[in-house]
Formats: sequence, structure tokens, C-alpha cells
Amino acid sequence: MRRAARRCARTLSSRVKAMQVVSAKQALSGQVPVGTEVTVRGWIRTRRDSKAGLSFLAVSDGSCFDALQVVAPGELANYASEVLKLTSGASVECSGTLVQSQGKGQSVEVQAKSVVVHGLVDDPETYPIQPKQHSLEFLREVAHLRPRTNTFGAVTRVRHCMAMAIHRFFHERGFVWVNTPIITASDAEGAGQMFRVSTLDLANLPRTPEGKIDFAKDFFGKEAFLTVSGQLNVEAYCLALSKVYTFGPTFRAENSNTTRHLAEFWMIEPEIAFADLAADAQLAEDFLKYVFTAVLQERQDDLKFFVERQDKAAITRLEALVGSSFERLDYGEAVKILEKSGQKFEFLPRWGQDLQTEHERYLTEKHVGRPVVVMNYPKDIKAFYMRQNDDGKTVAAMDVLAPGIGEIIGGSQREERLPLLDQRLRELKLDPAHYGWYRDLRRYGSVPHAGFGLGFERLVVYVCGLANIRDAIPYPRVPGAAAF
RNA sequence: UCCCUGAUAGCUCAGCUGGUAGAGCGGGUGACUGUUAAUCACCAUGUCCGUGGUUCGAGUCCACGUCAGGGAGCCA
Repeated sequence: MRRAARRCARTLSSRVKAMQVVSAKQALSGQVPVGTEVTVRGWIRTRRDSKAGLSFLAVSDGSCFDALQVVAPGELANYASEVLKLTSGASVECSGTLVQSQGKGQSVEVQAKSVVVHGLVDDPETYPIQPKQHSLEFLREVAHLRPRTNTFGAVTRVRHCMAMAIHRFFHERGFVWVNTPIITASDAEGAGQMFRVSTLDLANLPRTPEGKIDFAKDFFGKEAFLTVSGQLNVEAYCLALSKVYTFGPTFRAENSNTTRHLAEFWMIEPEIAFADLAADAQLAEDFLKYVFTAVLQERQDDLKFFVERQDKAAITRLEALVGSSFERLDYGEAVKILEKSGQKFEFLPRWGQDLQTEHERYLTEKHVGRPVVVMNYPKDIKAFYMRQNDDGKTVAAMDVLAPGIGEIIGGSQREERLPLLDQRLRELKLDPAHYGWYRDLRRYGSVPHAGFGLGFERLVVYVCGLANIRDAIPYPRVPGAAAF
């Protein structure tokens, strides 16, 4: 019986060997020797019929930027009945020999012995994805089909490459990935408008004797929302595991209709213990360089396409950032530089005011010409948890500004001293009772710690040279639109 | 939420000072000795976003609405 099983396995493996399923990436990168019998599966990009009575099929499977060319000879039994009916978007499974290409555009191609058609395109005339340049606005309306385009295939692969690089960066440095909650009952995060989470019957709300909505009857026994940040939660894990980070979905119910905002986006928030603002800035610099280097190394094919179609500087911008050392600049100095710049700004720079995007871009693009970390902002424009500096006016906050975009990362050293944290809560009219567990972290073995946050999609936009954040996430959620 | 701009064929867009619509691509048919978003010929395409209004007549002018894009604010 064992022998029979072995024999069976051998036949199976030899059959698999005879018809090895390969990806376009494997075939085109030279991983598969010429002469190998292969099967490729994917979707037709274009069909070109030759004068010689054969057809060229560009078959894309998403494994790399390029499609694999399959040569379908006229002798195929289903040539007239099916192959000649293939249009953009049809799905096929082609088997044949991987051969050196006789044509010019590619090194290898598949000389097909069979072309199995899985699915034709129902109505080719109305199939939205045609082999031509579509506007990104139009493609947003067909978000379920846009991954079949060059642009969204490339964005999706680059996005994946970046996500993997981010996890690898932290993992290699001993960070622990902490999954902070998506549902939160704390209504005092203060980072923005929140989406309510409730199972109450909206048409028949339970009321308290005073006539207010009785959230005690709701699922969690109190009001609940979708998270706007995992930072406060991850600080608790930081003060036990020393180096931690979050990487997960985040929600903001703000009515923002811009190219930079999503209602649902992914955020990355590292947090390090026994660390000050300088260590935080260094981590941010290392982080960006690592992620950009990974994309430059792993996704040259997709980046080249962005250079062609989206942004000529897509590659040079990344290379410049990776090769530069980030300047450190005090907020006070930055304001002085702006005041003396002689530059005409829409908003005048003034100490005590937050830097406008035009100010940030002047600093990083014109004044320094490299990425800049601006540090120590006025405390009145920053959040309650940021650590107060000895001058009594500023907090240990930082923004990383990059050429071409402005702010890309925001972070701070956190206030680890309970009396000073409570003082800030009172100044900002926040109720310390709502921050019980957060205050505990300062009561039980508090240490200096710091962290930063960044929106993943904004980083994707920057890397790909995109103009609109809605193209950096598969299914964008924005005010008034949650289709698909 | 505020300001600006736009909506014409499956897609990208043209359509002047009002006279009931065109081009490229895509699709169909045919031709063509390996093509590269192939080429060539022929064919078909339309609630001109919706509702009112002005006018002899509205794709074009006006009002309202809907949707989209850009900018601002908020922010990641």
C-alpha cells in the first residue's frame, strides 16, 4: 500500500513536471529554463493577430509588471471558435513550451499547444478596462476591475512591498507588532471625529428617565466608536515590551474632501521606551530609508512605470531621500528662517502658529534641500500627551518634512511625569477620570518614551507619485461614498 | 463644511456669437507570411447628467438638483 502510494506520487509529480504552472514573473525573470513545458494562467491584456494566421496573447497574472506573451498558432482546435474571440479581460490557461522569443519586445514567450478559455468577456464593447490610458477618476468608479490595469497592479504590488518592508524593519530591530483595538469605548481620544459603533435600534432608541439615549442598553454597555489612533493603547505595551508598533486600520469621520484624506486608512505607530525625542527622530529617519530602499530594490519594474505615467521624479526622489542625512531644526529656528526668507507666503509664519504646508515645503525643498525634522513645537498647538520642555513654552514634538510633500511623519516624546500630565489635562479641560488607565502607566514604573505615527496611504502616494490618496488603497472610503 | 471647475458614443475628448452631434481608441466584419496598446478597409454607434425656464428653435443661455474633480479648513 505504501509502495502504491509512492508510485502514485511519482506519476503525479512527473505529470506536474511535464506541465509546470509558472507565473509571468518566473517565466520572464529567467527562473524557468527555455524548453520547459509550462502552463500560465491569467487575463488577456491584448490580442494581436498576425498575418501568418496566428495570434499573440499578452497574458497578465499580476505577478510582475509585464505580461507574458503567448503565441497561439492557427492549428489549435479552438483557434477560430475561441482564441479569435479573446478580448481584453478574458481569462485563459495556456500550456506549451517556453521558448526564446522571435519578436523584439520580450526575451521569452510561450509557444502554446493548448489555450483553455476559462471566461470570455460578456460584452467586450462595454468592458470598462480597455487597452488604453484611462483616467484615474474613471477607474475609481470601477474599483473592482481597476486592479487589472497597469497602474493599479503596480500600486498594489508596491503597497505590498512597503507593508512587508515595514514589518521587516521593525522585526529586525526587535519590535513587537501589537494589534490595538479597532473598537474603542474611550470617547476622549481627541484626534478627530469618530464613527459610532452601536447595535441599538435607531428607529426605537432606549431612553434614560432624563430622555437621553440609554447607552447602558447598547452592546458594550456604554458608547463605543471606531478607533482614531492606537497610540494610547500601544503605550501600555511599550511600557512592558520596550519596542512595539501598531499597523492597522484607523477611522476618521471628518467631512474632509481632499486628495489626502480617507475615512478608513492604515496607520503605523511605533513606540519606544527609555527613549527621547532625538531617538524618535533617528528611528523615523531609519524607517523611511529602509522602506524606500526596499521599494527601489524590489519594485524597479513598477517604479519605472510610475516615472513614465505618474511622476517623472518617482525614482530620483526616493534615491535622493535614501542617500541624504535628515537635517534637525528647532521649531523656533524654523520660524526665524521663514520670517527672513523673503518668500511670499499666503500665511505669514509666526511663532505659536502651526507651520502651513507652504512653510514646510519651503524649509525642506528650498532652504535645506533635504528632509528636515522640525522639533520642539509650541505646546498650545500640540496634544496633551506630549512631553513639556523645560522652557515652559514648547513640547518635545517633531515633524519629519520631505521634499515634494511636506509633513510625512509626526511624533513626540510622551509626558511620563504624572503631575505634568495632569496639569496639561486640566489646561485643556480634559477630565483626568477618563484617562484612568493611561495615568496608571505614569504611576507604575513610568519611563521616558517616545513614538511617531504615519498614514500608510500617504506614504504609498509619495512613493508612487500619485496625486490622490483614493488611488493608494484598494477600496477608498470617503464622505458620501462607500461603494464596493 | 466653504470656494472654484466640470458632466457629450463603452473610454478620452472636440463641438465658435443658440439652428436636433463628431474624432481617436475600443467593438463588429474582412484583408494581411511573428505581432508589440500591430496595420489597412468597411460598419454600427448617443435620454448631449436630471428637472424646470428663456426662445420660433437649447448640447450651447438661466435657475435648481445630482454626481465628479481641484483648492481651503481639519488632519494621518
